[in-house]
Amino acid sequence: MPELPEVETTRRGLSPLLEGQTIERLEVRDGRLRWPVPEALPERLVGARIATLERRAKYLLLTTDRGGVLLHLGMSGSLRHCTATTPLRTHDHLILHLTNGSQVRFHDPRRFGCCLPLPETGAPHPLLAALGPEPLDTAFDGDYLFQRSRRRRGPVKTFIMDQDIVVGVGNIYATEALFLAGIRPGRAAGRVTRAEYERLAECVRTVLGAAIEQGGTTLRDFLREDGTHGYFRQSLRVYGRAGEPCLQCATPLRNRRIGQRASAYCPTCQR
DNA sequence: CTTTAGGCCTGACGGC
DNA sequence: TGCCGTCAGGCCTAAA
Repeated sequence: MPELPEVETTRRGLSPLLEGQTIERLEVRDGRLRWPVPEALPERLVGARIATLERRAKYLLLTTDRGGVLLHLGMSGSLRHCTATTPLRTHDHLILHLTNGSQVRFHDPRRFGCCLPLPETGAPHPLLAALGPEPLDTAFDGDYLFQRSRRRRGPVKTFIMDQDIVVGVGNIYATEALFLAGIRPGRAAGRVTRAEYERLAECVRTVLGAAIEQGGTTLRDFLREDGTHGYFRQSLRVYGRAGEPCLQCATPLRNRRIGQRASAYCPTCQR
């Protein structure tokens, strides 16, 4: 699932291949994504020179001299750099043709992703307006989490997956970070202590950083820009391992549904 | 304000 | 073999 490490992996792979290149055309093969791809988007991008490929939260921002584009990979999306001879796959919905002959394909079986123009005014896109801090920035720490969590009665796992609190942490990395920090996912966010939040913030940074270094996690759909998969899956300690022994204490890992999402944890190591 | 549930969408999987 | 229900989940929206 594309969470922050997968999006960042994609950005790092694609940015040197895109920056400075010129767009020949954007081919919309199926524009029915999370929101429909606006009809006017392709014509606006013809001949545009790509300036940067940036990331904010789980969004990618492509900037050009003819306006920007906001991309989200949803939960099954990926971007792949290839040539015209690379065989088309089912669910290759968008193709960005570059004048150098290469192309970038937006592949998304579940179509939860999006491709939208950025406001021409330069104002931040409404989807980005309320987002919390980047977890790898200095504004994110235990003190921040502690302050924001007071009087919140919902589960701490839901709390750190809230994009208004901190961005980029989805089900996989929330599950892993809580295990590393020794905190049960179902604890009320407002009852988690300052010291525990210090640990949790550090564990979120550690797990995201390690996942980025390994090119993200490939469960089913996610592929890097060159078509290879990420390697962090083999580093997962609890996610997807319910019923199997804890790697620290051998207690069978449990599974609970929290906020409509599967949540594996160790009843011994996590309190 | 916070919290919860529903919906979008396809593919994989288990049961019969 | 095929059909069907369930699950996966990011994140918006509406409602409690």
